[in-house]
Amino acid sequence: MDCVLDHDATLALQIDRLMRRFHTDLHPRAQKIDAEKIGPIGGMILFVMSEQGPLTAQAIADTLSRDKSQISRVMSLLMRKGLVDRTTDREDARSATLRLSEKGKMQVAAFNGALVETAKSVLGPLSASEVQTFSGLMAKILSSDR
Amino acid sequence: MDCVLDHDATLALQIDRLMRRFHTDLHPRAQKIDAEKIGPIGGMILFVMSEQGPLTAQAIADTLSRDKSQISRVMSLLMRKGLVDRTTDREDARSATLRLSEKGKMQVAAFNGALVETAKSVLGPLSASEVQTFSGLMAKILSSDR
DNA sequence: TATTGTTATACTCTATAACTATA
DNA sequence: TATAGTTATAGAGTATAACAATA
Repeated sequence: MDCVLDHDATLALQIDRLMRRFHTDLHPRAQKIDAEKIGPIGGMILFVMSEQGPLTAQAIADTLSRDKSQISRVMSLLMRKGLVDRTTDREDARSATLRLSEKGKMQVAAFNGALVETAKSVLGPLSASEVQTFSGLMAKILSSDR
Repeated sequence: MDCVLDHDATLALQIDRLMRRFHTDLHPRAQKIDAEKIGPIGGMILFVMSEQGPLTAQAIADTLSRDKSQISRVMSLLMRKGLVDRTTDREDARSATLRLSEKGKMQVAAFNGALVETAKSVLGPLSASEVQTFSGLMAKILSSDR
C-alpha cells in the first residue's frame, strides 16, 4: 500500500487549504484597507470584539485559540492606534474590559467589505444552502468545549 | 447598530478557529513524533506527497497555497533528513520529481496516527454522516480553480 | 494557590524580490 | 520571454517561560 492516509487525516489538510485559500485571496484586499498596519491577527481581534461586544483579553485568547501573551502584545498596538479602549474592572483589579472605539468600529466595517468579497470568491462553488450547511457544521464543532 | 458583521464575514472567522482547534490539539501530539524536527509545514508536504504520489515542487506549492520558495527551503531539509528523494527530470532539466523515501513513508504513517486522534477529538460533535457532508463541501470548494 | 495580564526570547512561517538555469 | 527552482532577507505569527499584581 502506497498511501497511508485515511479520511480523518485528509480532513486536516482540507481545513488548512481552505484557510490558505481565504488568506491568499484576502491578503491583497486587506492590505489596502489596513490603514493602521494592525495585520491579520489585529483584524481578527477587532472582529471578535465586534461579534461579542466588550470582553477581556483572556476571552479573546480563548475564542481565537491564541496565547494570551500574543493578544496582550497586539492589544497594546490596537490601543496605541486608538482602535480599542480599555477599562480596568472595578470589581477585579487584575482584569480589564476591552471595547471597540468608534474608529475601531469603522475599521471593522472596512475589513468586513473585503471579507465579504473574499467569501464570495472562495465559496463561489457552493450554493446558498450549501454555505448555510457548511457554516452550521462549523458552528456545531466550535460550540463544543475543548 | 453595534455589530457590522454579516454572515459571509463570520465564515472566515469560523475557518480560522477551526484551523486553530486542529493546530492546538495536534501540536503536542505531533511534537512527540516529529523525530526529524521538520515542523508542521514539513509534515504537510509529506502528506501531499503521500496523497498525490511523486510530483514537482511547484505542484506542492500550488496544492498548499504556499510560495515555491518556502517549499524549496523545507524540501532541502526533508532531503537532508532522508525523508524525500529527488530525481531530475530527463526531459526538462529545470524540473525535478520528488518522492517519499521509505523513511518518509514511515514518518507519514506516524503523523497520520496523531492526525486521526486529533480529528476524532475536534470533530467529536459531528456524526459520521455530518463529517462526510463537511468533507464533501470542502472538497467542492477546493476543487475549483483559483 | 490560582488567575489576569505583561514582558522577553527563540523559533517557525510567510512575503517579496533577486537570481540561475533551462526552455 | 516564460518557467522551475534557489537563495536571501525582513517581517509577522507562535510557543514558552518567567514575572508582577491581584484574588
